[in-house]
Amino acid sequence: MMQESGTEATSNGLANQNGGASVEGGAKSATPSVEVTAADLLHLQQHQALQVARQIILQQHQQQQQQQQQQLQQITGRKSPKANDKQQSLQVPVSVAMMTPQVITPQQMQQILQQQVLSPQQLQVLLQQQQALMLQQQLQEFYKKQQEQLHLQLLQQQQQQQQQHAGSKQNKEQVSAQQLAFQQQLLQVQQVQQQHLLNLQRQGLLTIQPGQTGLPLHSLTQGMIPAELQQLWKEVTNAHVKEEHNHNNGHRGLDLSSPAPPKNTHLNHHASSNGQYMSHKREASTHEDHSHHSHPLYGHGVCKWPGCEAVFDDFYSFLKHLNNEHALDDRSTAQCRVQMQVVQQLELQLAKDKERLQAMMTHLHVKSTEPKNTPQPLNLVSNVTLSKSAHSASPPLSLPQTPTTPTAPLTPLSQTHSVITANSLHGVGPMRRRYSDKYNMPISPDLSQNKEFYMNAEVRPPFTYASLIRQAILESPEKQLTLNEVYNWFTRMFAYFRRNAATWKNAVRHNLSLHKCFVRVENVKGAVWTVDELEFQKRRPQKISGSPNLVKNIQTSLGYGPTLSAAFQASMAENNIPLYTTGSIGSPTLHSLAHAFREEMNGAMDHGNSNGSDSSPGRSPLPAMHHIKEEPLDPEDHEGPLSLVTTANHSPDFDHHRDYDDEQGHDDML
DNA sequence: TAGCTACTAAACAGCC
DNA sequence: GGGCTGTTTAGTAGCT
Repeated sequence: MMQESGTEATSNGLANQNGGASVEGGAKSATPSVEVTAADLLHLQQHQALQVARQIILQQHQQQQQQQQQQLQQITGRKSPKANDKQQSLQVPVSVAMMTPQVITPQQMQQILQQQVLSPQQLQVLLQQQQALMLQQQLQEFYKKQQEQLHLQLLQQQQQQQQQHAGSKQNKEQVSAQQLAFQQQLLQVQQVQQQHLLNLQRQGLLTIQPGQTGLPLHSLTQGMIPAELQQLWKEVTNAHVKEEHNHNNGHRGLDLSSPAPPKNTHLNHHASSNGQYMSHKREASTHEDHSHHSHPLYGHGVCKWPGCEAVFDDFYSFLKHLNNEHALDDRSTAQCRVQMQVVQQLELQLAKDKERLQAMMTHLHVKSTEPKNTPQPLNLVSNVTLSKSAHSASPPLSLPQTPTTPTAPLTPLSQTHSVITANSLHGVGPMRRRYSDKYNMPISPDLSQNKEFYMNAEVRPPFTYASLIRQAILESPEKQLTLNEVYNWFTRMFAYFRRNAATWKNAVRHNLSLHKCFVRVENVKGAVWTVDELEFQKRRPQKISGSPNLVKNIQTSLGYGPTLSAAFQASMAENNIPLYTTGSIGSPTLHSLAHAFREEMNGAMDHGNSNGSDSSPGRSPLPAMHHIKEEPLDPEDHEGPLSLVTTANHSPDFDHHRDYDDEQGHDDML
């Protein structure tokens, strides 16, 4: 290695010496002013092109607006100032934020291309932006047209209604039927719009701040008259009521026609903002809810209404706020609809990602067991190591070689603990950080859940040698193993360790010797190795740097973008549930991590207790009579079995325990 | 960038 | 002497 680095250094040195230094150095010293000027020119050209494009687009946009207004005026034939205002509000873009960058016409794009003022990367970005903007504009125009048509029809209906004021009952029914049809159309338009917006948002093409969640919809619903809104809401609630009737006959739907519900029905009222909650919780006593101060929209003194986050000292203030600020109006309705769409989209996304994960797992496993001349284990040592050791490595022992069907190794997917995931298959090459150590996770759940997988797939387990050795020893009935038994456990449990024996065996020996947590004990069997749990816990001072980071890391490793992550975090936080059930996605979630921490704590304490209680010589590592390692004993290191427990609870060195508390606290906060 | 940790490789010694 | 076991050192790399 020294030689390699040495040659690299030499070659670099030669490269530097290859005459280029003087020439290039001279050129560099001469070029800066020229480059700056060229860059300035480039920048100017880009700026000018964009300015031109923006001006043209602004003009076009203004013309379009004027034309639309004229058309509307012609159609309606009348135009009161109020209607004008309303029309303006209708023409508010779906999202103002969406409109700030303007769409560039093909001609302008061609001009930009001809001028070659943009790099290919810039052009690509520009094209993507333009594509998104065009899509948004098309959507916007479509929605506008739909709204205009609907409103025109409504206006005509109103006129007809006025004319047939004393009309027959049959006419009324027709009109109401037509209104219903229009409102259904409105609903459809809304849903399509929300879906597109959500899609755009998820694709990163559109950013909607949490506080703006309802804005695009709000601009749409501004065009709706209160009667429409009420009717709209009735449709939604009726759907729920119908469902309720299936389960609970005689349950009346909410009468939302009364604009100001009495105060003592505020629960029903806020429940009306959440149909599901209304359905399931309405039977519950309102007093119970009050006494427990639990509400899905209230947590840690904060209103959980999307985009609200108002802080309250007490639950009653929150309820008051909920009734006042989140009453049944267009905004709340729109936000509720957005939330419904978000849930739907997330469910859709979850299903898709499940499918993707399944495909990934299938692909990886099939690949790992495909007959190859030079089988390469997954997620393992670097290619250098492989090629280096390939010739010396003994051929893989005959695996249990169950026929590798895509479904067989993937059974952990349906299980509930930490299972083989894309996360645990992360990366190719030497793994420096393994989450068993980093997050102090117990490896036993993972091993038990993924035993089949590790045994059959040449996938390196995401644990340190120390963790694996400890696991091997702890799995043994007497909590002690000879070196050879440790070897056997490795090869038995992991297909990966059926290769490159020299390498990993050396590593095992190295770890056994290096870590104080492994204690060599000589008994009748010869030398056996045991685990000193206290040392094992103490040897890892790494801390979890905080739950948000943890969440971020986990989610990032899952490949979710910030948008979805935020949505998931919000959803997770609000519902106090795991991000996913590990069975579905399989990543160690906060919940499973917290669970793991608890297990680890319990395990450590159990081991400590067992060590303390089981003082038979030759079984307990602590009172071992033949410690080969002569360590300078710190007074705090060996305080006896009792201190093992107390240390686990109170030692300042036991930082991860504190992190666990933090984690738990955060978990509670979720 | 420094410090820590994990991994890999290798040398060496003692024992069977 | 060869293989196994155990110890130690060194270099590299990832993470905080």
